[in-house]
Amino acid sequence: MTSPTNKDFFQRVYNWVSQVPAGRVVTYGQIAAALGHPRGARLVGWAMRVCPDDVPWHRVINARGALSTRPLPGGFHLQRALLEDEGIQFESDGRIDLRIYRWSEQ
DNA sequence: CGAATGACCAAGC
DNA sequence: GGCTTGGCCATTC
Repeated sequence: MTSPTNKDFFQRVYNWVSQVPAGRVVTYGQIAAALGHPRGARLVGWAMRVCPDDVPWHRVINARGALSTRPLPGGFHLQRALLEDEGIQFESDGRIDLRIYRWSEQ
């Protein structure tokens, strides 16, 4: 497409998130920066909001290591369950230690 | 086209 | 240490 501002960015986000291995998490800003949008963390939020079922959206968290699943009712609990099932341990604050679980591309 | 919105982030109070 | 403000960029009305 001659228009780069198409859903191609969304598709790229899904592809990028899909390559995240289990037991690892990534932040919105990290994804945006990896795709060429260092300030487009919100765009990733949009992409996640319309994310297809084949995308491990539960591995996407905010820069504070906490879950941001706001629109999904009970999604918070679901995401935490999925992450714990992958071997990720939550802190007392309900947050994740990004120092350990934050995954970087290659 | 302009204004409002959003699963964000960083800085300020 | 928790709440508020501004900025960022694409989508939607």
